[in-house]
Amino acid sequence: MLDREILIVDDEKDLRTMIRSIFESAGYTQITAAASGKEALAVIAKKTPGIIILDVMMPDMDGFELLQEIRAVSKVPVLMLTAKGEAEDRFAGFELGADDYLVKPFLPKELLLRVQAILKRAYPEKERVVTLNAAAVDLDRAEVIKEGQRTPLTAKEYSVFEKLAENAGRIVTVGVLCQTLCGEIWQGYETTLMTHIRHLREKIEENPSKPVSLLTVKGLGYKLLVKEPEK
Amino acid sequence: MLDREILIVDDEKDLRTMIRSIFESAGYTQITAAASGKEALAVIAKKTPGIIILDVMMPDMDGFELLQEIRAVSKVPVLMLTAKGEAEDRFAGFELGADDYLVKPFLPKELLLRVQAILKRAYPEKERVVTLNAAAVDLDRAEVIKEGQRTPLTAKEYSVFEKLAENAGRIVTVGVLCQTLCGEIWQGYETTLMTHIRHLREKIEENPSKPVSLLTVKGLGYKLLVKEPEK
DNA sequence: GCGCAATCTCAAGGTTATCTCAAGGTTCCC
DNA sequence: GGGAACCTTGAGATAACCTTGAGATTGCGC
Repeated sequence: MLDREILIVDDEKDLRTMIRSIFESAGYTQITAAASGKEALAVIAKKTPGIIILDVMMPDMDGFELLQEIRAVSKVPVLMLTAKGEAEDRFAGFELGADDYLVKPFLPKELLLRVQAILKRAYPEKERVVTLNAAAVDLDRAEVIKEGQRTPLTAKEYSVFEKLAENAGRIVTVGVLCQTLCGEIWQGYETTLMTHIRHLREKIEENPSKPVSLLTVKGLGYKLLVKEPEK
Repeated sequence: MLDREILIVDDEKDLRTMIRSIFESAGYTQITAAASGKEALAVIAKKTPGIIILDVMMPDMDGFELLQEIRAVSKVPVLMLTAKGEAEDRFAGFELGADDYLVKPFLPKELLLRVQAILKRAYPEKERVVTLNAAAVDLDRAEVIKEGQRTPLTAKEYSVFEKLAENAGRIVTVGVLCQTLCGEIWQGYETTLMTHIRHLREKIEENPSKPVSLLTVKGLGYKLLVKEPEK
């Protein structure tokens, strides 16, 4: 959800900056701003934003016109910003296919919540499932599916696995893994990590003593081989 | 949607008849008309219409007054009919809690569309009922049905359950759950959450100490197992 | 406003799955 | 063959969670 591109369309520079910073501080990285309807359409022509935040009041092409133009080519979700009191704007916007509206001035938090709600509705979460050689791991459920059987992962096992899956195919050092488990000072924890690795292997490997997915790289660390690389 | 009752409030007989026929020819069957505010309130007292269409200009009690009276007892959606040019009327109506307005004269089609839009928004198609192992939860009524018995959920229990149901099957972290209860700063609230979880379990589980629907995933959070996935 | 009921919050003691770690075994490389 | 790195197993320690009750708070009806 965080990696969806956000397009902000507003003629006021201050507002653009403000909105951008709201999303930046919430962890969003793909943020584009346009100062006019024309600019916005140009952006849409070459990228496909996940959501568009659109101010109704703009000089060259007002929000409604722009919304119509957008709707002619795309079904991307649109949140409209309306000035206070323009209650009828809400309905005009909805009829043209806006997904939500927000009255200025608004609280940063509110904008964030609404955008997140829209994104969630528009782009239903993909299941985070990692497929391995002998089993599959559902990260959202913290479960391993092996031979039709579901086995839960414990908290530590989950952290270790998550870290390995994040770096699927690459080597993850013992130090990094330990740190995800017990923080900065991890010296002397290697033996415990081993136990967790063992338990993981018992759950995900056909034969935990002859691992084919969660491999040891002697002297360096461990690595996880996945079938379809996690997205 | 077609079976929701429509209440028309207007002092002009011709208009009442016209509006009624608009809906009748669209397939609506439950249509009631009232010629005055008093009559309207009498109707509301014994029935619960799905939507009220309300003319602003009426002799005994104008539309705004009536709207206020209605809002004192009910959240039923209201569409206001205003005469042309009374721009400020719209504003006043919205402040009092009207859901939409329409300027007279209007096209039959337009009235129909707006009413349908309101009904769709106000009464989401599907009944939000979550079926669990030992009980079912009606989110719209905030009730648990277990062994034929209906038990109400409290506000907090409802929030927790709703969040879990939204992510049915997936793990919901303690942090997320606490945030839905008390906002950003939730540290130190975990113990209270536990109590709510306990109470929920007492309502939805066969044996609250051996939960099968609302499971705890130690170190990660909780998850809810539903029978028919929601949606 | 006031009192009552329902709900929420929090603490204390109990329970248990999970984590940790040690001790002995295995593999691999020099 | 010897050492180093890693594996395997089990058992005790522990942190996380459960359960209950009682006080605080909220909200509702009079």
